[in-house]
Amino acid sequence: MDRHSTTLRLNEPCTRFYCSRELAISTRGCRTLRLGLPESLACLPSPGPEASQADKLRLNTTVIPSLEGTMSARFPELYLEPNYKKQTYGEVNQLGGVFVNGRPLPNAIRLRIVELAQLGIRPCDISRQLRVSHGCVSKILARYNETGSILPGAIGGSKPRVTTPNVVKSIREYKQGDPGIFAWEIRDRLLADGVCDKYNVPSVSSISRILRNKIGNLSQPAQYESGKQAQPQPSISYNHLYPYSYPNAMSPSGAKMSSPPGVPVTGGHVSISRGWPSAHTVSNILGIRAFMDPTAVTGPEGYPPKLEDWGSVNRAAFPSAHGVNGLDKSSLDVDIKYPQPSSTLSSYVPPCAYSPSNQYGVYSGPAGSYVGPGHHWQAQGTSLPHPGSGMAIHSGDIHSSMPFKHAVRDGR
DNA sequence: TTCGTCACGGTTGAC
DNA sequence: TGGTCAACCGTGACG
Repeated sequence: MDRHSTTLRLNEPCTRFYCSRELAISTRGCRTLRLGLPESLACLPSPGPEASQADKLRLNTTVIPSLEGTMSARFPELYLEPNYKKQTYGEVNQLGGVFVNGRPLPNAIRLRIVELAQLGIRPCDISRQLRVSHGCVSKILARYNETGSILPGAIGGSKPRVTTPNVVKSIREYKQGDPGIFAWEIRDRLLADGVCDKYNVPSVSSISRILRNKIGNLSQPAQYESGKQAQPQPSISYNHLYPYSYPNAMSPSGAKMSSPPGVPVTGGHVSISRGWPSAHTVSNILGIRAFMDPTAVTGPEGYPPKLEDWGSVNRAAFPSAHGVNGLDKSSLDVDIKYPQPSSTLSSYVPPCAYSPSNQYGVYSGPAGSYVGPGHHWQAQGTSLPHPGSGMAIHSGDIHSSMPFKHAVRDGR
């Protein structure tokens, strides 16, 4: 991002639909950016040379009481959308908020929703204040209450296959042993013999298809075994707690489950495959990784890691042993560097549970220029207690390295 | 008025 | 490389 483009962004009408009505209105033609922010926030540490451009912004120091002292007030960068005008695919909902159809709300908003809910603010009020539909607020809060994660689920991808070579082999054996066996009988036997569990047992139709396509003529050589079975694969016994979840860090394919340098993958750990299970599984909730590993926080290129590289962000991920009040020492160190106003609410937002592409949402400006990496707000951490868990979400990294999506697309 | 639910149109990523 | 599929998303409407 060059300096010129940065200047353009800052001089353009901006929107921050989730800050205040005043701000949203100001984005529609008025070039004066008016932020409902505490006065002190006008003096946030400069992220770098380009940040001096921010001085061109005239800050209205009117404080929105409900935002004062909160993440969104403390870290207005997360809520700024300086490039909104350039977004051609953002839409405006009935409340005046901007959203991208099909894409998750940014972590900052999700976190804000949870924060406000924990302050006792009703969902309907949260909906109005943040300009997010009440259905969405309801959904995010329900998910948080259920899983403790504020993160969206993993988008895209496919289910792991249930018709593993081992299953096919067993079906073949059943069929050979009893040519008249029904598909449902095979299904029962797969369960009875422990080849599959109730979560990954193929459907009767799948078994029929296997019989028809892969086994078919039993008189023929075992073409499947001679081919794909050349390298015997263990039966994937998916986690009984969750369909399609994996018992360990390995994905069915064994690929893309890499652990970041210095982060050993241990059995039963949280390194999950992308969407299966989604970001809010039990194993995910119990996940611990990445927080201690900078490379997991920002990808090798400075971008947030993929979802599969994040065991989700959640309360359990940061045992108190790592720091004070669940705050990792490394975060504390950064806090010392960048002292922040105290707040009773603090939150951990995972660097990002989105895939990188998810990060390139309309909601955030390119952090590389707008907010330099490693700045005060990135290391912020407070705890967001989850009902019934006593654990906390840490929001040390609402990773703002979220370049604009269109920029990425343009690069394609 | 509030809130849970669901259809809808959309995006994403594995296959 | 492009298509398909099935996951997820937030919105908006309904009750």
